[in-house]
Order: sequence, then structure tokens, then C-alpha cells
Amino acid sequence: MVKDRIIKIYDALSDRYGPQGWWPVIKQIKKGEFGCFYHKNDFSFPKNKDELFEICVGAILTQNTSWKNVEKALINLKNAKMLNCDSIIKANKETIGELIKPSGYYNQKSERLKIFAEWFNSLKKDPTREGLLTLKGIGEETADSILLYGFSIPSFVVDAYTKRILSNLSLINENSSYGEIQRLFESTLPRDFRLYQEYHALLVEHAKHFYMKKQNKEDFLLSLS
DNA sequence: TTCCAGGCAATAC
DNA sequence: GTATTGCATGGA
Repeated sequence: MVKDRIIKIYDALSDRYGPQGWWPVIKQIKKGEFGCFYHKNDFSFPKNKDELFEICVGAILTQNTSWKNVEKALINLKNAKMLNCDSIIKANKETIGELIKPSGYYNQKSERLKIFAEWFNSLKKDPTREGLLTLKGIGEETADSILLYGFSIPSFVVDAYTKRILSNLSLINENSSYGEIQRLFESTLPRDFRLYQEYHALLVEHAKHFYMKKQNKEDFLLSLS
């Protein structure tokens, strides 16, 4: 049964990789120097509103972009004292674009950050998925990441890795929709944001270890024939 | 040099 | 409704 395997896969990944501590947050290493860190076994993040905003910014910047590049962009913003909602609202797109350049698509992303900041600023209570999805630049995965890691609301995040792993294990069809995959997890697992956070992070970790880049994979297969 | 990365919106059919 | 394309940088 598929649902049993969803549980067993979590246990196996958890045994293999241990606690993940997502979402990584910026921390001061020493005076004037910042780094990005995970926080294993600590689910008390985000600690404040700026940190919450930072997680949302990271979720937008990491769209189709490696996290390493996003870190550079986040640290640029932090050094410029602009990793907060007010600063993003006040700054012009060109200024933001220059700082987030390492994360790619900087013209689109700087506009999307400004749209998001306006919305974030007028937020009175916890957001809904539907509300987030009305924003230009926020699709399903980004909305779920913001809900799950920013607001600690159990909304399972489905990304390209999740799809690839489940498809490889024949647990889903190649062309299953986002919603179908999300429902598979959400109808199987206890509704606990900590579990959802760890599970998604573990899938990404496993994919990074196990799945090789296309070219390397082909070379690997060729070497066996 | 080519390919890829923790997607999304606009456009085309 | 589903398929394709543009967006951009840095690392392997």
C-alpha cells in the first residue's frame, strides 16, 4: 500500500540523514559577517517578524535556483540592512535587483519581492494558501514553503525532487499534479508542521546525494554497459 | 562549453 | 486544460 510506504520512506530517510533543521536562516558570525545556518532539532523558528520575512524572501529567491546562490543574495541584502519588509517597500527595483543578482532572474524577483513586501506589510493574521496564490510570483510550492516554514502551518511542500523520487519509486505517475502528490502526503501523515518540515527537507537532502546530474548519470550508465 | 538548480507567468495550441 | 518558452546567475 502506497501510504505505508510513505511512512516507511520517512523512517528510512530519517535514519539515514538525521535531523535537517530547515529553513536555514542568516546568523551573524562575527562583527559585520553573516552566514546561513540550519537549526537541527529546533522548531522555534522564525524567532521574530524579520526572520519570518527573511524566510519568505528565501522562498521566492530559490525558485529554480540553487540555494548557494540564494545565500549570496540574502547576505547581500543583510549587509545592506535591507533584509526586512520596510526596506524592500522603500527601495527601488534597481537597488534590490543589484543586491539579489547572484540568485538569478533578478528583474522578475525584485519586482516580486516588492509585491510580496506590500502584501506582508498589510497582513493582519496568518495568511491562507489562496491569499498567497493571488500574488504575482507566488505559485503553489512557494506558497506552501512560506506557510510551512514561515508560519508553521502544516502545508506539505512538493518540489521537483519530491516528484522525481516518488516517480522513481513508482508511488506516483510521472504526470501527477502538484495537488495529487500533496494530498498523498497530507492524507497519510499526522498533521504536524514539524514532520512536514523534516520530511520535505529529507527528500531534498536525499535527492542531492542520490540523483546525479543528467550528464553524469548517462556516463555512469554507459560505464556499466 | 554545456547543463543544471529547493518555479512561475505569459503565451500558444 | 496542457505544452512551451523566457527569465539569469554561479558552480560542476
